[in-house]
Amino acid sequence: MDMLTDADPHAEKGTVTQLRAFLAQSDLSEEGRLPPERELSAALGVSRAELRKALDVLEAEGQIWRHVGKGTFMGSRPLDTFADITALARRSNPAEVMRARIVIEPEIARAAAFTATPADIAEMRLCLARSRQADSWRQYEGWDTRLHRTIAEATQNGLLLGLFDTLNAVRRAVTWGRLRALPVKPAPDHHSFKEHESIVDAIEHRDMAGAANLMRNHLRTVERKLLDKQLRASEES
Amino acid sequence: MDMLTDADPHAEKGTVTQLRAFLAQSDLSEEGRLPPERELSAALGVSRAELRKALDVLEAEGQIWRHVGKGTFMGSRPLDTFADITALARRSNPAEVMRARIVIEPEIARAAAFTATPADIAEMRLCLARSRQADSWRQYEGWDTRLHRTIAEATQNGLLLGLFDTLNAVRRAVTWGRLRALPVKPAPDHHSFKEHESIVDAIEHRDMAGAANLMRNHLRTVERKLLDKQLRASEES
DNA sequence: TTGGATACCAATTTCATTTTGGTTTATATT
DNA sequence: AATATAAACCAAAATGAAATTGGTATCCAA
Repeated sequence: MDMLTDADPHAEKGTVTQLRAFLAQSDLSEEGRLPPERELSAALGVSRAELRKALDVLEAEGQIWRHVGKGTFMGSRPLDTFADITALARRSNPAEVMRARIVIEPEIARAAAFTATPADIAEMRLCLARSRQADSWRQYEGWDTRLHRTIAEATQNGLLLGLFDTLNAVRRAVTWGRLRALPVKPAPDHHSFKEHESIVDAIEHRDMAGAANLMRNHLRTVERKLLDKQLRASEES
Repeated sequence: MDMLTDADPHAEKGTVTQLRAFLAQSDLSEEGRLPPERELSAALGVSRAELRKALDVLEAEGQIWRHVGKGTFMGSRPLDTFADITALARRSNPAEVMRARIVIEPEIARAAAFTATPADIAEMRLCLARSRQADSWRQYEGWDTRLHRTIAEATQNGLLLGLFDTLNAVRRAVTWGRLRALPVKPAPDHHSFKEHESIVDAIEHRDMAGAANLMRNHLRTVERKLLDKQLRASEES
């Protein structure tokens, strides 16, 4: 510690300026990460405690940000990337999910009617056919989900698709522990079949208003059925 | 392999039915994962190659899906859900963000017109006043963002709010390196002021259609201005 | 009382190992 | 000769132990 001989008596302030100089001349990696505290304190010839005080100052100024286990970085702390599905699901419920779907999905269908490619529509038709052939609810739901997602894909908007996926992930997480009694497979006259087909028809015909309205009505029907099921279940118990 | 003595000559078909029976009687884990091929082939008393042929059939039927390193699962292949803001932002662009806002926010405003509480509306009015008083673009944007978020809050739907926040986070991440030249503060006759006020008015009057239309027009104006700015900037360069 | 060294904690990363579906090759078996 | 089986190998993914890192408490000395 030969540096202590010419150390500034105002130790803190001196360390801050020393640190600033170090950061200015050192070219950090692309991530803007600076050396771990243990190394940096040795390099600057100060104790780790004193270095941390200086880092506290820079952090308060917004020059750096730190995180346990990750390190210390230049710039401002990255955005809270909390598109945390599980957190959203924990605060939500099936009713909210349905309302959100009714708000968003009709407009997605409207946009898709404008931008869908023939390939998109072919995939939608495939989903329709497979959902009719399904011989279990699990399969049916798989193709139903895929149909709705294909419609979102058809908007050609990656962000809209991402939001749809988020909504969908929350839906699955929320509906997760649902009641699965009842028949083993959807009846051939299940309401969704015709509704799905008319939606795809509207999209194919570039009927934006029709696609939106049909999707809205479809989801409202689903919501009603869901509500009926819940009521019946609660009466039985 | 003593089983070879009574093995079906139509080996493939027999294995498929055998496999179907196994899957029907065995209650798989919650994830619907079935045993690894090496175990399953031993359990069924068939070679791994033959088992894989049977699995190929089931996969073609959409009964199962497989992935290297993960395993084999019942149902249809899950969607890859990247709810990561930064990942979303990297694949998106300002134009997509605006289109997504135009798709989603009008419907949020419509829903808010139905569910907003007096407290919500009071907060919207506060945002309006503060945005008018703002003496820097940064401040103005802060209140503008908060106004739009308050409208999303007014839907009383945590999931919708979460989706809005995601959209907003992507917007900030995408617009991050934008050109910020131009005047120091919004002009008193900035178009957004009147548009914002009419939106809040519509929400207060429970005018759902009006709220949606006004929000849509507002965002379209913003989109147009943004486009003009980009054009001018590209001409200068 | 203050500052520095040390030890410890929990979040995170890193790295080697294992597991898994997919593919190739050699070896029987008919 | 043709086919099927077993074994080996590959790359993607999961797993788990160990190391790293910012944060905190403790002890010691000046």
